Amino acid sequence: MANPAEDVRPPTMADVAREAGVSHQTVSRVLSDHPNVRAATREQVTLAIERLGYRRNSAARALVTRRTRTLGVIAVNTALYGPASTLTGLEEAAREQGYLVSTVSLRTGEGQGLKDAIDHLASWGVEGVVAITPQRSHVQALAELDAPFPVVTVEGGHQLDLPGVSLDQELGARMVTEHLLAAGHGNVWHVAGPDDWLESEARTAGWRTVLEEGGIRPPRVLTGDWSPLSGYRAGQELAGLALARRGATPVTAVFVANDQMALGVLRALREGGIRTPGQVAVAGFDDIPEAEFFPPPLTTVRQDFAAIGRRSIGLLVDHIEGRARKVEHLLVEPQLIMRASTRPSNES
Amino acid sequence: MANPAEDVRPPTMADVAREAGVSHQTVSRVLSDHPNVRAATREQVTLAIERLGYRRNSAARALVTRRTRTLGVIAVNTALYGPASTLTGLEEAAREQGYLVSTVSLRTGEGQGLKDAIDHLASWGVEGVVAITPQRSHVQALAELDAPFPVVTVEGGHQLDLPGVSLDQELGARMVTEHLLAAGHGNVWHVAGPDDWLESEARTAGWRTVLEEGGIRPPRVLTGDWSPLSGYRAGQELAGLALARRGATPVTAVFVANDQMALGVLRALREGGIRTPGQVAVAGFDDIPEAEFFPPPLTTVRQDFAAIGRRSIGLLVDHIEGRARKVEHLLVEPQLIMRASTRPSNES
DNA sequence: AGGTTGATTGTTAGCGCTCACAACAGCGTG
DNA sequence: CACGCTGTTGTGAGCGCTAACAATCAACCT
Repeated sequence: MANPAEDVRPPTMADVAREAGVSHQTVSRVLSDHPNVRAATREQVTLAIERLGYRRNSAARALVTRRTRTLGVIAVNTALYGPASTLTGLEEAAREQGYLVSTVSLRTGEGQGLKDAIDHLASWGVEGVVAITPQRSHVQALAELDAPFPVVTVEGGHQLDLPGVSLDQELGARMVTEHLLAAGHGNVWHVAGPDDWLESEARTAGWRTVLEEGGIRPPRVLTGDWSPLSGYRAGQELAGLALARRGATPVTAVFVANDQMALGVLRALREGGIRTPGQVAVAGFDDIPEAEFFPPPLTTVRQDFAAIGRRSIGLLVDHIEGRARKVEHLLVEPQLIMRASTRPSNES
Repeated sequence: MANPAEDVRPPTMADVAREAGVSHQTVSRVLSDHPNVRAATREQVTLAIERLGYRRNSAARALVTRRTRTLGVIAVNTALYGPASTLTGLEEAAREQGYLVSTVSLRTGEGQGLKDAIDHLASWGVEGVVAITPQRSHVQALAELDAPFPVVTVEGGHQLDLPGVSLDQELGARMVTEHLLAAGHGNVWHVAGPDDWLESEARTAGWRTVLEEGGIRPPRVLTGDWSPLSGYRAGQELAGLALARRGATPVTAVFVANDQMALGVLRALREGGIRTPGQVAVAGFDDIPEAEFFPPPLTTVRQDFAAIGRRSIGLLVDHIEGRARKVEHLLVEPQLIMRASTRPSNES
């Protein structure tokens, strides 16, 4: 009842030790699952811990072990389906390995923000960072940063000296393009993502390669910014070309670099009175949950975001715990999801 | 060149003190912006810090101050647009206030996972938690948990003794329903979200209230699970009802509880040969980025997720830093976004 | 029996920092 | 000129924990 000081401090290891009639070191041993503790003693301590509601102080522990068991994640565009899914995968994998994850979302993508984010995380003593850095400029900034802890990139490309995990974007693009050619199209147009993005580049490269391998001259590339609106604009242009029926390359198939833009393209085509897939086949990339219900259901490339998250945490933890071999680059396989938007129909 | 021990420890405050020719305490004062430090001394110390690349050890600091300046966030369905956006808002707000945010994503929504998540965060010494708990069962579990730190709920309803921030879901539903009635529809059907979700309930309640206030008997509620597929199924049922033209309530307007399901409904109606908005008007909720490009562009309710994030962090920090008045509930205003899917047309 | 081993427990010394307080200078004031 | 005040700096203790070592005891071997 006497309550002189308002702040009742949480119990410490010493409190538990007193309660259990042992030394604080024995309590520590029980908590760390040290083998050499008598079963009866262990029992005593466990009971005392429960009675007092004791919980190990992680700050004190981190201070002496020099391990915070905290990882940082830096991501851009965290509200989008792709990054958000990767984040979830990362977090779960880290938790399984006994790490805490702290996230920093970057709004825009300039280097300064990234530097600040690393600083913010470093000042909290993270042991490593996963950076989701899909833009070339980020990766550049990251490489120049020289952080005092291991850094693993996601979708950061494989040119740099940083370990990283990526989806095999180029393979995904190849799969889509080959699928469209196999369906009988003489050529495939492409709506690409923004220039600075590595994913854009890889998808465009995959598309281009397939065409060139088939002896087909790739048509001019249209560019968007991943948003449905930008896809809509590109779609209007394509619709114009499809209707004009002149110019070198007829528009009968389009590979759009992500599903959101594909949605815009589909709308523009529809408004132009062009039937999909009847007159123009359309394919996307990402397999967002909505894609199956687009008009028409969208052929696209599925990314296993959870696997990407899991593998990057694996890589990072390997580095932190000294198991790291050299700088490694992991590729995750994409999966082609075929739906109505590229279904061959009986009309040309 | 001599490098006997491989682990070169990072510099400590004492190292900086020696380098600058002052005591460690003076270094601490400089770092904490204490006013009573001579400008020249401050300069010396700052220089020494820079020379050594010194960084304050947060574990040691946390140990003595009993403040970790870390917040936890618990969220379900983090890959969806809504939660992901809220998360981003939370994180930015927390960082501005000088806190680190650690996220835990829950896959399924049962109480045990939530308890584990709280435990996980507690063992890292978070000072407070924001729980995005849109399901009734979560909120229940949360209330029974009695965590050793303040907890703020997001979309957790206002029945409980926990402070919380929510969008005014009911108001949003009212706005949509009133909009549809004003457009001349005699009644409005409703495709609701899953039962356990507070957002579903509030949206359904808002819809029902408006109808009843207008003396209209609400038709039977269809239920989905937020997914486009479930919306598609509901849409098929609605299409059947719309075509049959018998039964008490004709189907001319539908308020769907989220945009993803609305996408499914639109597809089903289209497949049933029903024109939107010509024969049936459809409205959604959330304003996902894709909504503007649905066929047709979807009337919906926009949520200011960033504001929700910001305000919940504000509430939480107020509690942590003792500024908290009582248990408070904040409501964020929704915004009706009118698009083609509910545009009155010249046909019935 | 004497010594050695292994299991179990306790003791001590920090980890790097902040807080409380002491020390000291320089200044104005009665 | 003694006193107190303010501004500036230093000293010592201790936050709660783990790691290294010491101590104790029973069991075991030759």
